[in-house]
Amino acid sequence: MLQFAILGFLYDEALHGYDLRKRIAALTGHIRPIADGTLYPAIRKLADAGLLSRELQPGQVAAPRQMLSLTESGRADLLARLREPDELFVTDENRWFCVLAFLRYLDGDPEAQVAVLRRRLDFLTQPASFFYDGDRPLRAADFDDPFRQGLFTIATATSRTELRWLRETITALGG
Amino acid sequence: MLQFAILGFLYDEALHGYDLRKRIAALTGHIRPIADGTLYPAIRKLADAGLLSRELQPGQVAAPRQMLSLTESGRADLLARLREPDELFVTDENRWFCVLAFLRYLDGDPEAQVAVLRRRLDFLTQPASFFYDGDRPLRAADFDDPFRQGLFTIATATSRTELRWLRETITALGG
DNA sequence: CCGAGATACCTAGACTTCGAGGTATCACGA
DNA sequence: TCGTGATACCTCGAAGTCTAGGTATCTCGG
Repeated sequence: MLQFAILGFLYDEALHGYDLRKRIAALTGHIRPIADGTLYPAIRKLADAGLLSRELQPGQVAAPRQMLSLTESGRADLLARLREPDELFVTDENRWFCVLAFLRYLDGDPEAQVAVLRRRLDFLTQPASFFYDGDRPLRAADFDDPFRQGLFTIATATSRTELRWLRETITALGG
Repeated sequence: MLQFAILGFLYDEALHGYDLRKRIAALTGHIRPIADGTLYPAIRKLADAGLLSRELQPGQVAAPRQMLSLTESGRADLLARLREPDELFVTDENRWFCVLAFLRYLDGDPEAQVAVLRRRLDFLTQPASFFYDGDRPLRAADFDDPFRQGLFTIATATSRTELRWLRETITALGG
């Protein structure tokens, strides 16, 4: 998953690890920044496999960096993964859905249920940069290719549906 | 995640491992059955922690089973997790979205792009038992509590949005 | 010039899950 | 009665990620 994302982000441009980390964090609306201890070993692994090359640069802004760029085989690997993403259809680990599946067991305590829904609402309404370009709300048309447009459309629709349901349900439960 | 799901499924009724496996598989439309080598160690761990008890039964259908039931502390643990699901808000690993984010890089080969979308379409349109009770399509009203109703509503809306987008885009790309 | 903060990279141990194997029980048909 | 298939549980090694630490560089304000 992470290695796939790293290859994807490097396809267009060379980046160093810290930038890559910011890209990945921005993708998820800065909600789930990947940990250093996860990212750098993944980079090293890709480098060891010959999929990307590292070039040490003297520090311009701060500490010296390693510019990362895809090798030819890294490029080929990404394209191959895009062509045959069999395993990528499967995993969709949505822990919040797991909470919803069992939240009825707090039935003696509707206030606790409402509190959980309210925290979810707060979480979803904090500005997620996936939906914004700075302060400007994004639209599907802001993306150049139909695939990111679809991604945006699906994510937006899901978010809207959940927000509407959350607000209705919080009201219905007397919150 | 898995341990959470196990506790949730056992809250209402005692089950043995094999049934639990089927419940979890059914939840995901039999698309992602949990592996034995994942499930049984998780059960053992919960048992060691005193959250569930195991009672050996002689084999009625086949091999002898261990009936699993929540202990009082298992019950308390689930309710506590439901009350404070902080970490549960975060992880949402959607590998398919990762594919969509980068699928534009197959731009020299629209047929390969369409093939990927078509496989996704096949995957989404195979009967997922999460949306069906046997052959009968489920509705939100089939669930007793608002939380599973919401889960169903959100999942359905997401699925519908994606299906519409997939069909439109496959057509637009000349597939 | 000195400390704080941002930048940049790294290690180590733990946890969860996966996959590929193994063993044993029972029912049922050929 | 003998195999096959479904049921039921288990072990082990590999892989990916997380958390919690650590080190070093550079800028900038006081």
